[in-house]
Amino acid sequence: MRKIIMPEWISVGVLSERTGVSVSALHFYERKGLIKSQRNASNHRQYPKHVIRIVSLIQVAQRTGFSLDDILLELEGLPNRTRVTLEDWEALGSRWQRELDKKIIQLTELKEMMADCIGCGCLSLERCRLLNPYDELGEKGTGPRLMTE
Amino acid sequence: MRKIIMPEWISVGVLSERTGVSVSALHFYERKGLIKSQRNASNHRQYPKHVIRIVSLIQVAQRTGFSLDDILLELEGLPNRTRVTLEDWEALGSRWQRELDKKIIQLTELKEMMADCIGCGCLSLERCRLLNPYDELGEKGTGPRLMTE
DNA sequence: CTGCTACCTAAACTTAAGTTGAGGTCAAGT
DNA sequence: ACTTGACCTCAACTTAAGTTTAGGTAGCAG
Repeated sequence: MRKIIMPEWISVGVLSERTGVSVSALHFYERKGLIKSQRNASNHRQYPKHVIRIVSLIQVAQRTGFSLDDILLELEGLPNRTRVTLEDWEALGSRWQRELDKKIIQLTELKEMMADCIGCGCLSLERCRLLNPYDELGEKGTGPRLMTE
Repeated sequence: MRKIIMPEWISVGVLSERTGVSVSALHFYERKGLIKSQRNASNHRQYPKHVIRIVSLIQVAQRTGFSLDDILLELEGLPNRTRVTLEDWEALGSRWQRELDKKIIQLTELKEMMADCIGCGCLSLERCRLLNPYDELGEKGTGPRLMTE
């Protein structure tokens, strides 16, 4: 099988168009070390085309809730930064899915707790398990009271 | 039925203990207009006890994903700011649950898209519906290619 | 009187993820 | 020759939700 020589270079403007990420954000990613470029004779950034992929991974990871610092660590963990393989993608994908699962579970629990609390009718917001997780039940014994003014 | 005279005043330290919210954050909430206090002879803040409830509502709303500005609007929308009634609580609760539902749906969709994309095996990150939502398929016709170097 | 604790104010600092602005280069089009 | 458009750098600004710091007061305990 013949090797396909990849690096076809694109400008920052094209990278921006292709990914929907602003030029200033791309500069920012580069300062952070998330992506890398070469310069042409006019000192313009030239990105190998696969950087589109990396920027896209960054977008998805952000939507999943990772910070750019987290993402930098993930990317640094890739065996070969310059080539994102199917295996890399699968590994990242399942890690991110686990994160998503966690978030979904958290939100679902929060919603259930909210339903309980709304449903209980006691208006005991001070004792509801949804609220005051830190409140050591400061005033044991007085209990919730109905507020009539 | 006799009226129970509520306003039993608590200090900012007690409010902090009872809610788990730092004193500096409570000052900050007050500057934002989320909570209000009176001062005693020593210029110390005195909060009516029901402010515990309001701070607790703020916590839940934040966990639900609302910003303090959003929350301020919600609280300003309450018919009587100084008394959070069962009706208020139910109304806020169901509004917040709808927000939670939206978030849960979004995350679930993201997860499904991720599964599709991982599963498809084509490594066509540039065309995957998960990625490049803005990419107008810049280079129609060339299609995904396997990267062998 | 001294010290301690809880409180007060105002202003500056923090982090994240960029955006905005000023001033400058370079190549192409008219 | 001039202008336009895409790019460059560096520094300052933005927002959110607070935290930190510095300096000051008030009341109580010993």
